[in-house]
Amino acid sequence: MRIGELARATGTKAETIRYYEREGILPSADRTDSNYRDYSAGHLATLNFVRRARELGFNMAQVRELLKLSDHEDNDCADVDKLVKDQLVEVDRKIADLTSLRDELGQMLTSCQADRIGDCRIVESLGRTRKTQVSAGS
Amino acid sequence: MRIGELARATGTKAETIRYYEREGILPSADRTDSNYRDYSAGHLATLNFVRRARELGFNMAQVRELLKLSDHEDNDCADVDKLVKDQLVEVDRKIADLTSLRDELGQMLTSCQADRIGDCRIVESLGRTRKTQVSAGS
DNA sequence: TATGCACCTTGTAGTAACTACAAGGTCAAG
DNA sequence: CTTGACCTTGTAGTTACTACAAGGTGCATA
Repeated sequence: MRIGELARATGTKAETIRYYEREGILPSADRTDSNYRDYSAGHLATLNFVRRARELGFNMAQVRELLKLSDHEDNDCADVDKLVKDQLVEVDRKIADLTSLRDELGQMLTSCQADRIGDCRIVESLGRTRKTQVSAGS
Repeated sequence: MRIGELARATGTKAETIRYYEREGILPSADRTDSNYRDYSAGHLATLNFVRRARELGFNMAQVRELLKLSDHEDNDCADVDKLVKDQLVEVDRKIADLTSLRDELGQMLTSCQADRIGDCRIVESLGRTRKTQVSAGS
């Protein structure tokens, strides 16, 4: 299959597929007589794997790891397990961060009922002490 | 105050401060005779405002907006309110995404008790159908 | 006075993971 | 034989910084 078809089949832009090839994430495809890339079912599977891992928040280095690990059936499953666990910890940390962030934003909203910026608690809580503010010169 | 002092006072790298100036986020500072930047209390306040907004997840365009709005005391507070609300919606969306992501990762972990990658449910659930896999060429 | 060191200047390039675009080649249909 | 979809390579842009190089400044100390 050509790159466009693979792109449609996986919901990936052709440019991204070429990028993956350049980066060594995806093995390079065969070429047709007219130099078009010619992909196999194996490429399709690998690309789906990559996209899924990326959706799950794994970065490119981690995806490389996962690919390498999954390439040899005799590898120790614990290595994959660890990557997933690390990822889980990371995701939990992000959720915690965002949750406290949401709380702060919520606080801001409920605390301000002013009309004018001059009285706005939101601007105030962002820490701008306007008394000492200098006007932005060009 | 010189850039290093401002940097220490705000927990911002000097390079980042210069970057903010280049980007027009921070008004350009006066210069000493020896061409060093010389910051005022107003700069300190603005930089704190910017850093705080960034911590709260506002991107640079939004920070620009907030700065512009907060610059005129007579502006309508509702504009700031809307930015904060939008941000809140965005944060909630991210939390939801990450939560379902965490669930999936958790599922993976509990579902796989294998030793070998060949039997690994994690690799499987990442969608790689190894039967059709092609080996990665050079 | 010399020298060492922290600090400052500008300019350029690197980061992550793509995305966009330009200039041109290929192929099937009408 | 032309139109249009598709493909090729190569380069540059995105976000919000961060790092580094090469050189100037300011102050304390030997």
